[in-house]
Amino acid sequence: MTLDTPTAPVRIVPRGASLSALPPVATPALKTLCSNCHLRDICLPCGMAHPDVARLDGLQFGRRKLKAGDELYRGGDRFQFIYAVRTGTFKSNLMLADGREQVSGFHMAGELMGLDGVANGRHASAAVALEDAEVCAIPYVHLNELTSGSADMQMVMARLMSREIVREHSLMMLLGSMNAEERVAAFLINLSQRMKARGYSPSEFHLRMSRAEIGSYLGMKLETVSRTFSAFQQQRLLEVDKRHIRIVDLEGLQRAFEPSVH
Amino acid sequence: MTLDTPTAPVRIVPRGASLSALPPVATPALKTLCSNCHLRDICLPCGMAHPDVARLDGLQFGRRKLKAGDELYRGGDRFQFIYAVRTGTFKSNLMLADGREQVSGFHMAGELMGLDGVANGRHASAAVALEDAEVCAIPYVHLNELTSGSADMQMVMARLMSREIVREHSLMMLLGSMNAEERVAAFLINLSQRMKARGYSPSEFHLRMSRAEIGSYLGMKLETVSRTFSAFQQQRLLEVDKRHIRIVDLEGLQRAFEPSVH
DNA sequence: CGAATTGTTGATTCCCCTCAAACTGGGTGG
DNA sequence: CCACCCAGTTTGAGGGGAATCAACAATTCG
Repeated sequence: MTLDTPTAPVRIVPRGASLSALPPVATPALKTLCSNCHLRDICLPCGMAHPDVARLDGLQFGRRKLKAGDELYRGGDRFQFIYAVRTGTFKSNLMLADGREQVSGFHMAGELMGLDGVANGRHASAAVALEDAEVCAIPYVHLNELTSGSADMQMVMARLMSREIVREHSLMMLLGSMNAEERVAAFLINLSQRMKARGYSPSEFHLRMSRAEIGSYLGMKLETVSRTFSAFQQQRLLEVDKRHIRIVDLEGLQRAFEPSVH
Repeated sequence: MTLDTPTAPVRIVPRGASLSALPPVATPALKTLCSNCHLRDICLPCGMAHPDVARLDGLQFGRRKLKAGDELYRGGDRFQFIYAVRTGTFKSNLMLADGREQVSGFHMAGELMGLDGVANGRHASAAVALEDAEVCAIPYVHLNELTSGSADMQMVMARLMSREIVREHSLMMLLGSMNAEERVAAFLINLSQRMKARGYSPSEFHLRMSRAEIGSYLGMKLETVSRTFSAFQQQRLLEVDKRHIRIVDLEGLQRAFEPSVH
């Protein structure tokens, strides 16, 4: 007997399915070498020894450009590639049978998308560009062949998947046991850290996603997101102007999301 | 620059740390062979070719018995093994800095635990036996060495990790966009399917976890869980007596958790 | 320029949490 | 053997936080 998804409490529905099966790599002319990439220390090759990175170059994978709103893949699409963000920002979308959607993640430069497709050979989520963007499309079977044979590379791959699990853990904690203010604070702090890690200002940045998308991600309504931003502004923790964010009091924000010593 | 957990909105805290570092395999005398195991079709070897399963036997990993309430590992413990449930039921527990805990999963025979430890070499969650139980303790580095060299086996491992990601997706949908009745219905249906897959009655079973643990898992309070059970009973969907559950109207339950065509 | 999208804010509603009390079954020790 | 306690469960009453409904401002876009 074979179980397909042994412990999933909710069935995520392949919707839109394969009709969106675009030619997955639009610009095969642009070949990419990890070893020269300015993102190599925060992307797929992170943690690999130099000779292994050189072996990655052998994959000769292509890039793909997307415009704001374009779908990279949809839930139900055949899984062939994992994608690494080069530029731009993406959201991942889950869909329930009744059409309810939920954002399950935001992805920026160096982060991988599509690892959930390994399980069943079909993408479990959709990926949508929030602004003009470019990705590397890494053919999974080839990657798999390459990494088998090197326990080190295999470990790096396993670590990347495990990180995704850990990331979702923390989102589950957020959704399961935090109130609105804590959720928004955690979201902003996380964003701030990721901006900083990429060399941008951790205290002042531009949101690439709408209030509705933030709300969907955080399990609350867009009005509540807006109100919470306003509340933080009144508490002199933030300055908010539409999508422009300035974090005035980072420590105050951190207190806001770990409030009770309990 | 190296990022440790690139996109985690909330930091899960290693708590209790290494003081619980028991000798990880209590009974090394009991060696286990996957190829003879009655769980081989729903456990780690699922999807592997026969010769590969035979290679798994070479790992000669040990078992470990636990009593109800025993901790298999804690958040922060060094990651050495992944564990496969042989008998009994477990819960996984996440913990926040302020001490808030949340159940992130229930695990029954054939299911794997501990994959979240691959990311940082430390377990991100704790695993606790809900009843007397037995697990296989599979040394991860050895497993990794074994599977590198076989793209097939590596693929099986990757699939297992990806499944965990997909499972958490569905839990995120549940936590982010379902009401109390939908959550409990989804929980029961999922449990029912897993019982069925293991040869038990899908319509009548015994809950191994308390109302509080169910509530923690589903992001609600124990009283609400209890009330929802009572409500389902009044709607003639269930018969509930403490932890004994009989599903009277499965289709009704399914409707209860996908109610609105929207 | 009108239409559509996005964001803010207010008023009201409601679902679930909180607090509290009572009941159950099981284990323990006098 | 029974009284006692304790952890787990059920149920009720009341309150609060976020959802819902609605109006309006600011931008963007065709």
